[in-house]
Amino acid sequence: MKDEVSLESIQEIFTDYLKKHKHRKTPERYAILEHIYSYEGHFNADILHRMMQKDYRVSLATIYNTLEVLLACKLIIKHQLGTQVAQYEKAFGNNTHNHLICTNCGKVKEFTDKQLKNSIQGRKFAHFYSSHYSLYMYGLCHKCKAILKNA
Amino acid sequence: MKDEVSLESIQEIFTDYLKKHKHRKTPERYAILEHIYSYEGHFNADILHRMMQKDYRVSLATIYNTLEVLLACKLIIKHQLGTQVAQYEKAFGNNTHNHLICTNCGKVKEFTDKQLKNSIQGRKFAHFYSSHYSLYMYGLCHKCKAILKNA
DNA sequence: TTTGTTGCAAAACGTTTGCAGCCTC
DNA sequence: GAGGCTGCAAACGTTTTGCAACAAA
Repeated sequence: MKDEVSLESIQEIFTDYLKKHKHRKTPERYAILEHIYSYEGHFNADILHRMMQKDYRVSLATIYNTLEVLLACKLIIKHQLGTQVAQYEKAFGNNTHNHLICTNCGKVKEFTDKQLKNSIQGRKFAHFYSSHYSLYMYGLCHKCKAILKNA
Repeated sequence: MKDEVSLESIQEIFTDYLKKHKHRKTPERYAILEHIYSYEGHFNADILHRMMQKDYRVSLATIYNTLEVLLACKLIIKHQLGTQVAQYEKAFGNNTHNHLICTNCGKVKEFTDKQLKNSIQGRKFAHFYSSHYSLYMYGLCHKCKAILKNA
C-alpha cells in the first residue's frame, strides 16, 4: 500500500510544486529526491551527503536547502528524536509514524498499529487541522532492560 | 492530580537517586531542581540559566550536567520540538505529552485526552518496556489555516 | 584525603549564511 | 540576460569537554 507510488509520480509532484512556487528545476534537487526515495528508513543530512557522494557530487548546503523544499511540499518528514541531529524520511503514502525509543541506548524502532492510528487520527480539534502525527514511546529495549537489571 | 506531589517528596526521590548512584548532593543540583519544579511549562537550558541568575549563580555547564542527572532519574522530560534547542519540563506525575504543532508558524500547544492516553499506554510490546510517550500532531492552527486559504 | 563536581573558556557539532560564479528560465 | 541556485568557507548557537580549583564524603 505504501510502495505503489512510482518515482515518476513523486517527481511529478515535486515538479508541480517547484513550478507553482517559481523555484528552479535543478539537477541537484532531482538527484537528492531520487536518492531519498531509493533509501529505506531514517537518515540525516550527513548520511545523505555521504550516500550521494558515491555517484553524485552535491554540497551539504544544497542538501539542507533541498530538504527544506521537500519538507515544504511534504515529500519528506522531519524528526528530532532526542538528539541534536535532525532525522528525515520519505513521506509519501507513509505520513504517520510510531516510534519506540530506548532511553538507554537510543535505538529507534518503528511499529504500525492500525487501531492506534485510527484512535489518533480520529481525534478532532476545535481550532486545529491536523495532517499527520508522530508518536514516540520511550522506554527500554529488551537488551538494555536485561543489562540494567543487573546494575 | 498533578500538583499533589510536594517539593519535599521530589527532593527525596532525587536524594535517593544520588545516593544510589554515588553522586554528590551539591547545593547547585538542589537549587536547579527547585527552580525547575517552581516553573510551569517548557524551558531550555538557557532560559533556566537566566531564570536562576536572579537568585542563584550556576554555570551553564552545571545546568547541562544536572539536566542529564534529572533526566536519568526521570524527574524531567526532554523534547526536541523541531528546533536545534532541546526543551525540558518537569515530569513528575505528568509524563505523557500530547502536542499540536503548527507546521506553518511553529506554535506548540498541549492537550490532554484520557481516552487517547489509555489507548496509547495500553499498547504492549513483545520486546519493549515503555515508560512514557509523546504524541506530536502536525497541522495548521486556526490563524495559519485562514492565512493560507487566501494564498 | 580522595575523588566527584564546579566554573570557565575553548572546542565541537549540526546547521545557516554570505558571496562569487554558474545555470535555469 | 536576469536572478535563483550552487559550492565553498566562514559564522552561528547550542551543547560538550578539558582542566584547575573546590568541596562533599
